[in-house]
Amino acid sequence: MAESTPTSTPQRGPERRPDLATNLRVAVLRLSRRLRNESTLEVSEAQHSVLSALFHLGPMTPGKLAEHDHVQRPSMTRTVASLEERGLVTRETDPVDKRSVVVDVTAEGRALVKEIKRRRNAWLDKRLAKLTAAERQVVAEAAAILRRMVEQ
Amino acid sequence: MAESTPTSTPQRGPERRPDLATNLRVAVLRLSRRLRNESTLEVSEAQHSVLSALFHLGPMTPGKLAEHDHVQRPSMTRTVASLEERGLVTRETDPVDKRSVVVDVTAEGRALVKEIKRRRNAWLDKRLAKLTAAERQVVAEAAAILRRMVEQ
DNA sequence: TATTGTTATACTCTATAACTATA
DNA sequence: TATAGTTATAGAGTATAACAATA
Repeated sequence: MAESTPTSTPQRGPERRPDLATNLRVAVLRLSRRLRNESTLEVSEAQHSVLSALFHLGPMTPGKLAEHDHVQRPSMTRTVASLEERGLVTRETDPVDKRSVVVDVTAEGRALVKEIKRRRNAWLDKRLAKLTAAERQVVAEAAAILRRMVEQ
Repeated sequence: MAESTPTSTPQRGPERRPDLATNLRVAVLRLSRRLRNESTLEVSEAQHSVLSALFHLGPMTPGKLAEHDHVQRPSMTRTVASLEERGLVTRETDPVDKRSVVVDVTAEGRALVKEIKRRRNAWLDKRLAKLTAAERQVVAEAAAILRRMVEQ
């Protein structure tokens, strides 16, 4: 059964028709690029990622944020500092362990996360609206499958 | 018929179940991030984009490359310079219009593009292989739909 | 004049290494 | 000693403004 839908890059021929992996790779990379470039506001992607993590997961230390975003701690120090300067997050020393700092998103930060989400969804909605209902159904099912796949 | 598959961000309720745009947005942004981070070799995404454009579309001026990648020309000057230093592209003055420069990808550059594509597809294939055949079929159809959608 | 590309300059994100404060 | 975070420093990508060469 598994081989009825080949997933691998062709190895036997020199240049075959694009396979599933290639189609998915191109679709995802292009769509993500447009999403990032055309519907972000005044924050960089690095800043947005931090705001979004704090928004969805709650207050966190810079170390945890660095781990979450797969960046080094000094990089996160700078990103958090820039967000604090702009009033989008707060930094407070942990009273129990005074080495630690707890970062939290401010009301303004929350509003910005929501606004960016709204813009990105609006950008997508405009394009999804041009598909047929059947196509949207396929995309909806695939989105659920891919979310599950990427989170494993 | 169109309203049987709602695409819009919910406006009437305070927090509804994730809609299609949200699901797709999260799936695409996370998948693209893992694809970029976990299966790239020794070139940045900016450099890879240039190599890939030259590989697939043929020799091009820095101006055309900048336009293709939606960056400013001075940025492309730097990226092309770094690629030339590493022997991945060549730069030659156009004999007809001596203001222009023609950039082309070298054999080494081509090999690198193929290797990165191979790695990214392999990374995806490993995950796609864990899906059922029916799920892969849905993802394949969605990839085709999304490629068409994003290119409009 | 207009166009192509580069240089000058600055800002952000990234990294590694070394440092401070606390545990 | 070990850990959390920062500072020091450097490299890459991005931008705008100004410049050179060519059309």
